[in-house]
Amino acid sequence: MNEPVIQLPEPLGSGKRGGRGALSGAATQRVERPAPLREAVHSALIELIINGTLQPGQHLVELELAQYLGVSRQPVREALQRLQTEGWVDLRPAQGAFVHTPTEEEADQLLSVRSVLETHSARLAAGRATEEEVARLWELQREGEAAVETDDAEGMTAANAALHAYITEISRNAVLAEHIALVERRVRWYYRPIARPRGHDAWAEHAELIKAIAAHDADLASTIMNRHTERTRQAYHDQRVSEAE
Amino acid sequence: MNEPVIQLPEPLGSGKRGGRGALSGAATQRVERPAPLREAVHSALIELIINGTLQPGQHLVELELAQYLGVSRQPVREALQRLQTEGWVDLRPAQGAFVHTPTEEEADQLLSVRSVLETHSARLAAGRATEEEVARLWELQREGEAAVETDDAEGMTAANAALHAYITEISRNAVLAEHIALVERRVRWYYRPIARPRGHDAWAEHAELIKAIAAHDADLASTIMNRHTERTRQAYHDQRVSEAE
DNA sequence: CCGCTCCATACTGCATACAGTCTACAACGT
DNA sequence: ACGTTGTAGACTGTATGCAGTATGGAGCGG
Repeated sequence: MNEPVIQLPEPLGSGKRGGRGALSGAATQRVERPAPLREAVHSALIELIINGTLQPGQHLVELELAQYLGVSRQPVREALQRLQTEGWVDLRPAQGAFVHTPTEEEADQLLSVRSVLETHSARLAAGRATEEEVARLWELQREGEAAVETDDAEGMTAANAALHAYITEISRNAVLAEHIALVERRVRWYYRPIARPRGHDAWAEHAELIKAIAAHDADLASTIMNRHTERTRQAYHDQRVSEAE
Repeated sequence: MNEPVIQLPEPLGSGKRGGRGALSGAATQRVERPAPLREAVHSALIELIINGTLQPGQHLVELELAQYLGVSRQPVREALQRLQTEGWVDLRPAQGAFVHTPTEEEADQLLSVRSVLETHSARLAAGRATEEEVARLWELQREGEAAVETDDAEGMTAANAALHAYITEISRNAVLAEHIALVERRVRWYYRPIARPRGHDAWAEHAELIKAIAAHDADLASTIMNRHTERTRQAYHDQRVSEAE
């Protein structure tokens, strides 16, 4: 037992910390500080969880992770703290960290919350979008449609994420953006096993949405986004039901 | 310098960890594990931030906090990690933790997000409330009105929080509840300096809201909650403007 | 008088060490 | 055979140690 299930391309923490060269340039203002190891560990663990290397329910032994990532237990522990508050792992006192096991109920709740947040985001975006931003939205829309044409699932997912993220950016509400980002990543994880991007109809809805935003029609944009996200939610629901049979 | 600004009634971590009594009762199922120190540190720090002992922008020196709380730096660091992701402090690489300084913009964004989340919560609650729960809502309503009668600001705030929290509970969406809780605490902190509970009219709105929930009218409950929270937001806004003069 | 360089101090970030608890398994008794 | 108890190993939680960087001020030069 205790065979390391984790596979990692290269050990972390080999990046020669500190001493970033003797170039004491005149850059006294923007001092680019090196990100702490715990950040890298945090990202690496999320990646390992999302791509399924670390399975839900799995016990994460600190020493094991530490050796694998090439660091000590300390940065790992700090990363785990953060992962817990972000909902990726559960920390049980005196037992350690376990990859969070999402229930169907919780997954659906996440979609519900995401729907509400994104709907609000669309409303704000409609009120605040500049012409340049609308132009950029159409650009992303074209990218998405191109992906649909070529039946490029990867591309569809990417373009979809980019579009939604940009709408969030346009809404200029950092707090809202944080909450959306948090929910978004967990959604991607939970539904990864059954994720199949909606194709043509989804992008038709996107086009409607962009029109509403361009017209600064907040109510309409809000309505469309709500319908859009609820449809996605329904699609996931149907899919899960059908696969359960 | 380095005079400790923090005052704490009793040192933490004096609770004789481990060995929770020799009562090895038949409770083999629900093993009540002792919460790690970092939990206590986390709570203590939030309390210190909310009550103003730790001021926005203040540099939190780990060793200082540790000595005050009667623990080592380790649990403090782990608590700080969590506090950062929850938005209470900012961690600057190689510089440490600083109490987050909320901008007016951010504060208003928080109210905006809270409004959206609570509105959704009211909608769900209207669809799911049982008769017992409605009865409990009226009970809380009476408590609030009593506080208004006696002009008990403390009581008003408490009753208000209890009412909103219970509506969240009724909505039976744990993910939503988490996000609301997170936003809620930060709102209380940001607006603490100018917090003055709205009196009679707020509780009139609450009564309307409860009626809508009792009637299972989701749209109406949603509308009322939205108006309610937006009014609170407007009240804060006006107050801040008038105090800026 | 102002700016620069250099240095001492303080603090962070990471690593390691240690104490206590949990788990699993084996030996034992019934 | 089955349940109980004792015990060893593993892992967490906390403390301490150490290297490297940021900060503030003294001393020096302009």
